[in-house]
Parts: sequence; C-alpha cells; structure tokens
Amino acid sequence: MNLAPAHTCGSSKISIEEPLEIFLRELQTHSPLSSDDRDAILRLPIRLRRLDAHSYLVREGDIPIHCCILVSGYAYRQKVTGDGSRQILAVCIPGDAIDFQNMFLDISDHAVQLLTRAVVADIPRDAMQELVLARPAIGVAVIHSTLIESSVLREWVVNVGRRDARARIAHILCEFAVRLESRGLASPDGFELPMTQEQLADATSLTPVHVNRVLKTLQADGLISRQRRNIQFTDWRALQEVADFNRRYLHLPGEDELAVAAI
Amino acid sequence: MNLAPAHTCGSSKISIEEPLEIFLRELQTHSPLSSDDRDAILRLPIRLRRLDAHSYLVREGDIPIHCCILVSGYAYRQKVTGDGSRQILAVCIPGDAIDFQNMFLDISDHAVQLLTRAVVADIPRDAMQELVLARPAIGVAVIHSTLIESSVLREWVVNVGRRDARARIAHILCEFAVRLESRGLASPDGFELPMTQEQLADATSLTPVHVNRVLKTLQADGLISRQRRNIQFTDWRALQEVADFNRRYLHLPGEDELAVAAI
DNA sequence: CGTACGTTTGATCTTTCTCAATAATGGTGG
DNA sequence: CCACCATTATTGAGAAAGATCAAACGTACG
Repeated sequence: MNLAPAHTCGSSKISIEEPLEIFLRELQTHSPLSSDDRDAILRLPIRLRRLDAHSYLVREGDIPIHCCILVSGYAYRQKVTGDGSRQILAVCIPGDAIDFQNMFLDISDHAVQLLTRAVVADIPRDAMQELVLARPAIGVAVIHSTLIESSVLREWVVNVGRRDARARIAHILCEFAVRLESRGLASPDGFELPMTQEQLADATSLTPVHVNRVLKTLQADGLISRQRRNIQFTDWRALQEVADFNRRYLHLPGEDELAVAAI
Repeated sequence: MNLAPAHTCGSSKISIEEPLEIFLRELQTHSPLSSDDRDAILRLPIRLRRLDAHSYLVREGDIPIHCCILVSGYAYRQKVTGDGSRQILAVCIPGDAIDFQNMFLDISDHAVQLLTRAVVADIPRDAMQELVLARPAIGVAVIHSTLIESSVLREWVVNVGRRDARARIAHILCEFAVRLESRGLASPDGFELPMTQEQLADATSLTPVHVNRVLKTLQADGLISRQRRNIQFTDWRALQEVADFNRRYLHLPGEDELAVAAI
C-alpha cells in the first residue's frame, strides 16, 4: 500500500498525494526520521474517507478508535459552553493529524468538524500506538507535533485574552497565511480563507457583526483587500505589526530570527 | 537513589519527598509503567534548586538545557504581548514537569515564572531525551502529560473567550480546587490560592479591579467565602454551575461520569 | 513604625455586543 | 438558463460588560 498511485479527489479537482506521504512529510518538517521509521509509517494501514463539509470527525465524549489524517480540506476543533456559545480552538489544514489527542487519552474533550468537504485517512488506533511503542523516534515526532499544537494554543489564549478585536483578526489572518504557505497551500500575498465570518468570530471570540466591521477597517486602512473569502495582503508588514504577530510560536523550520542562548 | 529519605525544605517547613518519586507518581496517574521503566526514571540524574518567588524558570526565547520538575511551590506560564499586557497560560503545581515543551522544541515560546518560593529538580535535557528514546512507554507517558496540558489549554481558550467574568473566575477556582485535591494538596472544601488578584486577572484576561468585584459577588451570593487568599467553597455545587465546570477536560483518573462510546 | 504591595471602592468611559433589518451570493430544482 | 431559497455579509442604533482612572484602605515585612 505504501506505493499506491496518487488519488484524485472527485469533483473538487484537488489532486491527492498518497495520504501517508503527506503525513510523513509533515512529521519530517520538525523531526528527522530514519529510513526504517519512514517505511514503517508508509506501511500503516489506512482507510480513506471522503466527507462533506460540516461532518464531524470527532464529537466531544467520543472514544475514537482511529487516528485520522486530514488529506485535503480544512477542519476545526471546537468546544461549546453550557449556554451554547461556541469556541473554535484550532484550524486543521491538510497534513495535520487530527487525533493524537484522542489516540492516547480515550475520551475526547472536544469536537472536530469539517470546514469544507475533505478527504481523511483513518489509521487504526492500535496500529498507531504500536508504531509509537516500537519506534521511539516516531514517538518523539508525535511529541513534537503535539507540542507545536500546544504552542499555537498558547498563542490563541493570548490572542483571545489580551488583544483587541483588530489585532485578533489580523493575527489569525497572519497565522493562516504563514501556516498555509509553509505547506505550499498559499502564496505569500494572499489566500482563500476557508471560513465564514461567523466561524472567524468563533475563533477570535467576537461576534460576526464585529468581525465584519473589523475586516472593513483593515481593508479601509489598506492592510488587506478582499473579495468575499479571498484575502490579499496589501501591506503584509503593517498587518503583522497590527497583529502583534511573530511566527516563532509556530515552530516552523527556517527563518529563526534570533535565538538567545540560555544558560 | 530511588529510596533516599525525604528531604525537608529549610525555612518553608514543607517536607519534600524524593523529587523523582513525585514526578513518577504524576506520570503514573495517567500512564502505567513497568518496574523497569519506574527504575529508569528514579535513576535520572537531578540537581535540586531552591528558588525565590518571581524567579524565572524559563524565559521566552531561551534554549533550555534541562527539564525541570516542580517539587514544591507554584509557578505559571506566561506570555507578554507587544503592548506589554500579560497573559497567564497555565499554573503549574508540585509534581508538574515544566519543560517538556522546551525539551523537544529548542526555543521556548513562553516564559515560566514562580508564583511562590519553590524547590525544583533539574533533569538534563539529554538524559531525558535518551530516556524517552530508550523506553517507549515513558515516551507515551510524556505524550499523555503533554496532551493533558493541551486539553487544559483548550479549556482556557474557552474560558477566556466565551465565558463572562463571573464564570471565568468561578471556573479557574474550580479547576484549581480539583487539580490540587487530585494531588492531595487541598481539601475538598477550600484551598489557599497562591496568586494575587492581579495574577488572577492575567489568568482570566480581566482587570484586577474587575476580579475583585467578581470575587465579592461570588462571596455575597454565598458561593465562596474567603479571608485574604484563602478560599472556602460554601456551595461547591452552585459554584460549578456558575463556572460551567466539568472536570472531564482535566483527564484525571476516576469519576468518569458517562463515557459515550464512539463508532 | 513606615514603606511597599495588595485590596477595595467609586465614577466615568469604551469596546464590543445585541437586536434588527437589508443586501449579496451561491446553490438548486424546474 | 432562470427564479427561488438559504446562507452569508453588511449596516445602523442602542445597551452593557468590563476597562480605565483615581484614591483610600489594609496588611505584612524589613
């Protein structure tokens, strides 16, 4: 199965690479793996599923039995409070493993829902766990992945907690742009935002109305231009400034500005 | 070294158990370990340090060279925005490993500062990494720890993003109480809050003034009583209600209300 | 015993929310 | 291909939670 030909995603016209290779490539951006480790990953048993937008990949309270990799399309993690308001906690992009969280912790503490139609690859929980136990380097790669996600989550706490609406929106736009570009999914000057303004509101803890007003002012100030969901950065430098954005927390390779050595 | 006698923490009168046993016990609350694994952990080389309140354990941008375990005392993770406001991201309690994040990711994306005077045990980064590579079960335990921290972080995003001030404060009090009690550090009816109202404000993304007012209303409504930093729960059930608190996200053992099985 | 830090209180101001209505847009069936 | 419908986006007016500013009061500690 490791050398199966690339698939094509029916109507959406996105060509899909071998799913496990996408996953492997993501791991290797932060964790070096031996050729044995790579082969072991490519030999994992998978099942491909094609799902519609809004499908749930995991629900809160589930006990997932497979770890799923997002092959194409977008998804988001969410939690709902007692009074029904929703908070989006992370946006998953192609290549992301959705379920390390649930893979090792049994009961899912949050839900994952698709933003767009998508193709996902399910890896059985047992196979994944055995792999990690048999190959410590892959375990370390998984640790890396989860720690990077934690880092992003910490930045989200800051974003939602301590920045005003304008900075919040600017920040999430910067984050998207950099993450997408790092996987070759967007150009440096703009991208197609896969979410509605309401979803953007749930990700930034604002109301859709206010998101709309802020987007307008960002546009009026010449920082972005947009036609519907397509965002173009007309002043990338200034946008980062407004956003208080520094890509370090994404722990992407390269472009490490200055690394202050510790004692 | 694994059966060394308990230490005593000089002036602070807190008796300190063998540091590595505290660490081991924390890991074992969520991850079963073989006796070989346990021995390997207890054989880790450590250096004990006694530090004053407000000391930094890690600074943003550091490249830490050891993984530090909080043996006694409290600490918090924090980030500071461009305009100087601070967000507290997590509170660390005795038994917590502070630096898994930085252990595997090189540059620290946030700072860790002590809330109180504390005793910490430093484990050299290399020793810890080798241990994880040599003993996959310990790797899995580390994954568990980091995933639980992620889960708590997600709940913090929700708390700060989607709950009003009253619920936020109530929630953080509930979280503390349950976490402290799970390590035998607090009684079910109250505890000594190790933070000032200003720090509480930075953890809940409020202002100190507003934290004060909310605490007063919680007291006036008979949910808590307090003398200075000591909080007593006079109506634990109602407080959880106000907080929209459900301990599931803490992934503590036992008391799993209902586990809905997934497909 | 005074100094610094933390807590408490009051008055006012601002950001963001809420409610409400209208205008685009894209998808669907005929 | 076109009309219709359900989303999504946009705009306005008023309300509210929480911030800000300012000051007084406690309390612990050197």
